[in-house]
Amino acid sequence: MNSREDLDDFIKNGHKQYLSHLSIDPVIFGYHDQQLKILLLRWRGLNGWGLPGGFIRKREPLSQAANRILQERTGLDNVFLQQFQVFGDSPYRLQERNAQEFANTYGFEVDTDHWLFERTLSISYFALVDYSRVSVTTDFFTDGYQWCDVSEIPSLLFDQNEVVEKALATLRLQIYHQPIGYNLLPDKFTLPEIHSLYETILGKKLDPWNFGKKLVSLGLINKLDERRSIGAHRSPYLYQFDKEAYENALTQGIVHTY
Amino acid sequence: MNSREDLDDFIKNGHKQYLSHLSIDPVIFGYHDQQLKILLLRWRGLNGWGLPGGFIRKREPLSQAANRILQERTGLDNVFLQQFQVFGDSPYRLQERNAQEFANTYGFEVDTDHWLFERTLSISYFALVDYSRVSVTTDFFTDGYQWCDVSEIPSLLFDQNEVVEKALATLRLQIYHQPIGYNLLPDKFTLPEIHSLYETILGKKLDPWNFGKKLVSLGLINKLDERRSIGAHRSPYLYQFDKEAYENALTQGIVHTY
DNA sequence: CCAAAAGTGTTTAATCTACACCCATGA
DNA sequence: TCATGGGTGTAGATTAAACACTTTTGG
Repeated sequence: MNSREDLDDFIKNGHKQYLSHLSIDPVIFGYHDQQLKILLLRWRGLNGWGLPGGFIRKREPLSQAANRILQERTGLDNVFLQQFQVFGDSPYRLQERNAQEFANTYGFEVDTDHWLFERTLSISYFALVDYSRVSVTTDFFTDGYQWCDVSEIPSLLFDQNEVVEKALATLRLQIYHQPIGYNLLPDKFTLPEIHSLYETILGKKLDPWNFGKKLVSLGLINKLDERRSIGAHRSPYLYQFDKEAYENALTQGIVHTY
Repeated sequence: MNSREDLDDFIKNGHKQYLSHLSIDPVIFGYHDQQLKILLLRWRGLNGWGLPGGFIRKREPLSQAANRILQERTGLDNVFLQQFQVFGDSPYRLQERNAQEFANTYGFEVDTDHWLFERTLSISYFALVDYSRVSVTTDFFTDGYQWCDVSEIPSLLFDQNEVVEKALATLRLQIYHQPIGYNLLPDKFTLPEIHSLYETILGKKLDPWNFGKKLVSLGLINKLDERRSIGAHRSPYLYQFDKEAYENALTQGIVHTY
């Protein structure tokens, strides 16, 4: 959606194509190089940082919409993406004054009751991706992005600070009874790698040895007979997720600590 | 909403008062006499059992809407009510043919593109109530209700079997890291009472002694110096939830098993 | 005194935790 | 051969699980 015609069409006819009152705003967690970050976009009209987002097509299944929006923004497909909450306690997300600001910014005259400015509930998802593989696409409404460390989130638009906080809390709680990491690590990885991932997500130290023992004893990962050469040190063994056990744990949930 | 005028107004003007495309459908778990049941309503027009439901007013905060709907249906206020998922993968919940059925049943002529028959995403909540305290209110669309044992759920309207299953799964998973029961038990309760509640929800046996030890050692409940007289047997001690620890655990989550 | 229900203790096994120690590698 | 990072073992503490035993109560 980058040409003027596309935008024009979106503004005028979007309400025919999309479900009103609803948006999908994924919190995209990116992990790379032992850092956990989230993707923020700079919104032109609103002059601030916010989450990427999109709308649901009238006949599009919800989960498909979420995946499409993620794909449009990051180019990634087939990643861990989970709905976690609908935010709708602030009666309006966009106030009336935004219509004027919007008009000034984009050069569009729109009514204050235009569909874009109606009350919008945000169906929030969180995704886990390797951010080195992401190519971010901005559109007409956004003019920049950043991968922001989770410990340094700035003040965001609307109620999105709450959304991000809740996403992080959900992720950290969930990691205790669902295996997480399939999409963040290469197919074959070493114990130190997955160990560091979990430490980063949880924001605390975990005993490396005990951590590995646990994952193996739960059957979630399997030790391979290969090693990775990592320079001037002992070569660590490679591990792989046990696809079956992993899927099973995702749907059933596991109860344990790390 | 029981008079003809109310209904008339609802059909004709509901789209002005409520957000379109959205409904709130709480799965209401009722516990009483060591049984776990859910509240089902018989829908007149659709000729089947389904969950109670309602719509969100245009300027009403989401959580307030959920509480209002629960209150309207059960008369209860201030109960455990938690959002758990939006269901929106079936592109339509009400098919076109329902418009005709609807007209036949209620004697209303409505267009197939009437707001009531548009695609609706269901924001699902689950509630925990003591069903002996509930007085169910039916409305024009429903002509009966039942408290149905969770192990005997019949085939429900739309995708609601999936909703109920997911609610139950969420409840059972959640009970492992959030205390549940504040609203299901009297203010002061005995260990056997709360023990039986947890056994019923989880659908499995728990060692009574170890269970009590755990709850006390977590600080969630406190032993009182009173006992309850229960006839020809030893009088059990009364316990009380530790309000502070309980609230804390609700927001923070606990990691443990039973 | 008995049956039924509640409360308590203790043993055993499992698991967690925290280290200490050994191994492999390339500089 | 040394520094560094990776892998392994184990003792001690903690927690879970199972079950037997004691207490209370009204009949």
